[in-house]
Amino acid sequence: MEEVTILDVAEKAGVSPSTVSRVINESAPVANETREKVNAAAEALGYTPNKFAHALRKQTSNVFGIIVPDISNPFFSTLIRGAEGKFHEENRSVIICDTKGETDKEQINVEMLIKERVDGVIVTSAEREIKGLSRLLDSGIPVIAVDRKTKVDGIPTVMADNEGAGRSATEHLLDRGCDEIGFIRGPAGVSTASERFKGYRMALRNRGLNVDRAFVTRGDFTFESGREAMRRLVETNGRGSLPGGIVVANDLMAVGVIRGAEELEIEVPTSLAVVGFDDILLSRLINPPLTTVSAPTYEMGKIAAELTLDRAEGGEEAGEVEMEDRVFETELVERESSQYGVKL
Amino acid sequence: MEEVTILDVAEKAGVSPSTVSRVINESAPVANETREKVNAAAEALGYTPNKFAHALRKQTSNVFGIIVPDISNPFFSTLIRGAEGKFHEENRSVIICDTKGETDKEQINVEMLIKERVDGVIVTSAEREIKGLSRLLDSGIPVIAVDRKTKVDGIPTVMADNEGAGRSATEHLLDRGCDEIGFIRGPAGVSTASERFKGYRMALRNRGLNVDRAFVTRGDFTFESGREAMRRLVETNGRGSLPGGIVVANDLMAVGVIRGAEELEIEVPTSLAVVGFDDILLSRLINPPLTTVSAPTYEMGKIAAELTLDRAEGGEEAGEVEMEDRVFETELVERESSQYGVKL
DNA sequence: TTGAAAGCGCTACCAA
DNA sequence: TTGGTAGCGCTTTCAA
Repeated sequence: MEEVTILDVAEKAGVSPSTVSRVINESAPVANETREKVNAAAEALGYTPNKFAHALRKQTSNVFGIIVPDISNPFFSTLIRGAEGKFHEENRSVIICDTKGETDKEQINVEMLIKERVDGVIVTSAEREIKGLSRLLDSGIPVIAVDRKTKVDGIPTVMADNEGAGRSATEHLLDRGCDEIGFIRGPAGVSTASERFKGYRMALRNRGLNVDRAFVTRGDFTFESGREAMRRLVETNGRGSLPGGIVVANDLMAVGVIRGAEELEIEVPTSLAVVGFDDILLSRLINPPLTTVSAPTYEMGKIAAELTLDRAEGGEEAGEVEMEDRVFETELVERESSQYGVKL
Repeated sequence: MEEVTILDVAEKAGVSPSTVSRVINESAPVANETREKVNAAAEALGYTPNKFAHALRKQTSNVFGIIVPDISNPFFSTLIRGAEGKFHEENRSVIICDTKGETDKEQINVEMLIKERVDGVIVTSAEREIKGLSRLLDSGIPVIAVDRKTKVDGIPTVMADNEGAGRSATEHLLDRGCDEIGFIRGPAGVSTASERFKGYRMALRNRGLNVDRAFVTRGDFTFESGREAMRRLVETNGRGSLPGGIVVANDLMAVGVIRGAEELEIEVPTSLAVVGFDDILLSRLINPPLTTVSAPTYEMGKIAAELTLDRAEGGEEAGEVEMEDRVFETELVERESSQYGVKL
């Protein structure tokens, strides 16, 4: 495989390599006639610019990284699509990293992205604080956080209004006639989950209600953990004194709660109303369909990509510029799982 | 950001750049003492090898590509995880491309991977024949196809035994007492789907049954298309003369079929048994749980990565070596959707 | 508007 | 076992 270089093109076109470079990158004015000669020669030879030589000179890879905890989670794959779409539009490549929720895998991925000299990274960390984030920043790579607050300074964040989401989910159940409402929290340290919880508390307080600790428990965002949480609630409280509604920190767990309830012969939504967050495909398809709060996930991915591109192009000084965080409004999607008291 | 180069390390360690290179790449024997000096210097300076310079010399990127039609499809995300895991184990980076099932997006992705000079590509094309594949091959990039047969020569394939899967799904329904069985086919030109269909025909023939054309229709692998296929079946045949069982070319459509049947007040599985393929998470969670045929998807991704690495390392001549395709056995996962005649 | 030439950081050949 | 050095393919300054 002999590589066709810029020299070959130059020779064939009867010009200098510099001119070829200028034509290809449109980096300086070139006489029309010359340009055409060069383009013809490049075409004829099937010339593909050597990315490495280019990158070596320009000190930029035109590659961006996206780190998510679970690529098979529909929420993240949608986010990725949004971001990837934007990057590709701008002719940048993307490396997607799946940390499988493991902190050390996260660390490894960060090192790989540094090795690849990516121009920027979008992160959705499993943890609130990754060492990796500072590593990235120290290497001069801009970082944008999505859907999670970070403890590291200088990282702009793209978020949904999770607190508002938690509030509207809870108010919805209140409005449907539930007077006692439980909450299944997400993993400790995940801001998305804790803010939804905060919204829940706020909604209750606004109506003069208290949070009953016995109705609150935790899961880890998986289906299975939702089902277990449901069982735990029944064990703790007894079948007789369950809350009428439960707000669950994400859809996957909410589906688990519904299945768990079903197994325990508790009817959803007749005697237990359930609301989740995310509006994943599954939520429309299960029985009863899940009421949920949705965020513009695709859009959020896109905006995150835009911010990252901005920062990357800003170069050196961009790090200093304070960027404000973006917060997206959420929307309640009403389905049957929240029709408390209704016999389907 | 002044970059720390191999020269800086060499100076600090009091050796030549060549020696530093040898230590870092373990490409030639170096005295223990020297190695330690070099490592210490590199550590102290926080040296990160310049990927581009390396790649420019070695003519290899250590990056691999994976092209799938839909990253949010659980089947593909599992496949990706399997492959990515292997690549990362071997210290290679991965670029994942989502073609969204569009042919031109596929083309664009191929061009991007060529631009990135990846060392190899795993492809799951939406179409049976992509121009992109030959482009890749022509650029000297090894290609491995997964889950799809290709028409292009010289591309090893990693596949599930889809014909066997189609046969066992059909036989299962036959054994459960269905004497008439329909089939919802996948998109034209997707070998996975057409082989499952072939297995279905074979199973019927083996029992001396014929395929009733009125019971066969097509979808495009989405939930919605499954639901529509169900409606079409009812329109074509009338409610009275539907088959007792339907084999559906993938799980997502099968779930659509179940929902469609439900909407038309046809009871699954009491009066209609349904079987799908893939065993995605959703299949366990819907009601009734879907009987399906599963393939070792994660494992397939891993093997595909291994084949790709082999080819990439083989270099020039590897293209010539005939590689045999790998076919993986599938397994019937029996759940309630196929319990024909049973009232749940 | 164009060309000549230096050099990005690294590897590998040749020599010692 | 180590060092010197050419050159991978490209961009960019300087000069014409």
